[in-house]
Amino acid sequence: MSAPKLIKPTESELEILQILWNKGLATVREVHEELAKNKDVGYTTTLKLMQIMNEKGIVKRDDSMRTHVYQAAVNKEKTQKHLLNKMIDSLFGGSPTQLVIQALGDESHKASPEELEKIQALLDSLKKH
Amino acid sequence: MSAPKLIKPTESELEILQILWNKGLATVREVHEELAKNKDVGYTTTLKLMQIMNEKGIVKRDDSMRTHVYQAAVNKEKTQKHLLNKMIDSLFGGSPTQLVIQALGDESHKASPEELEKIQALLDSLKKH
DNA sequence: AACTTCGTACGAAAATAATCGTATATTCGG
DNA sequence: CCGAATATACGATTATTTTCGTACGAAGTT
Repeated sequence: MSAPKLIKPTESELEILQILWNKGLATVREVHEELAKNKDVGYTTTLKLMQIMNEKGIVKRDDSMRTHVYQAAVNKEKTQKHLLNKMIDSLFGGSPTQLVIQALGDESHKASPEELEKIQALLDSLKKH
Repeated sequence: MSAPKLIKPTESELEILQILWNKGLATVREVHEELAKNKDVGYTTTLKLMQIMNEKGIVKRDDSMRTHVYQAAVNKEKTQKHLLNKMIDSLFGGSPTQLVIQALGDESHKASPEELEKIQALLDSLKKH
């Protein structure tokens, strides 16, 4: 079993996953230092979390060296989609439309014209069916 | 203190909030029976959760009757937007576009033609600026 | 070699969330 | 009036998540 069927990373695990998605490969120390920029947490806490994630299959590690090297074992897009679906169900009554409207209408995260075009293209292709 | 500054409902609290947003006013029993449709949970569990939510200011209640009547104390759209923003920042690198694309492309939550039109309309108005 | 630094392992405490049993009061049907 | 049903309160248990202390070995420094 490499990638778990049901991906349900906790809040902290998600923070670590993001760093790993970003870096590709990383040691505990690298991840920890990235985390420590935003919050006050001990090194062994990060270590433990990553060990747990490894047990769960959320990350993989190469422990052939003394300093282990980690990488995400779950696909970024799949995880995003999974969590998005949960949110659609739990917060938007199962309707992605409401979510999309809220997301597009948000003032603090304005979409650029290029991005709007991307969405338009997707919308067009959806309309064809 | 009516509505809390930082809204961070737990998973279960969110389920209850959804029901309250839907019904407007509801008793514990009504909420519980709605919840029980989807999961196996005891009545006093629901009661306790709602009491806690009341303490936190997430819901308000009228306890002038023997059977208390609850309602959401946090605004639905504000809460949606708040949690959505968190997700955009934490999972989509601050870009709502990726989120929208994922949401629209999702097979398990297909948008109807009417919904697509709604989104199109919003998109048109965004493009004008 | 002695000492400090850096690494993992691991157990266990602390914090948070969810669950429910029991007590007790009120209401309702008969 | 009496028993069953229904209501809240609340403590306690369980589950989950997060945190970190301690042990201990390996590697680097002087």
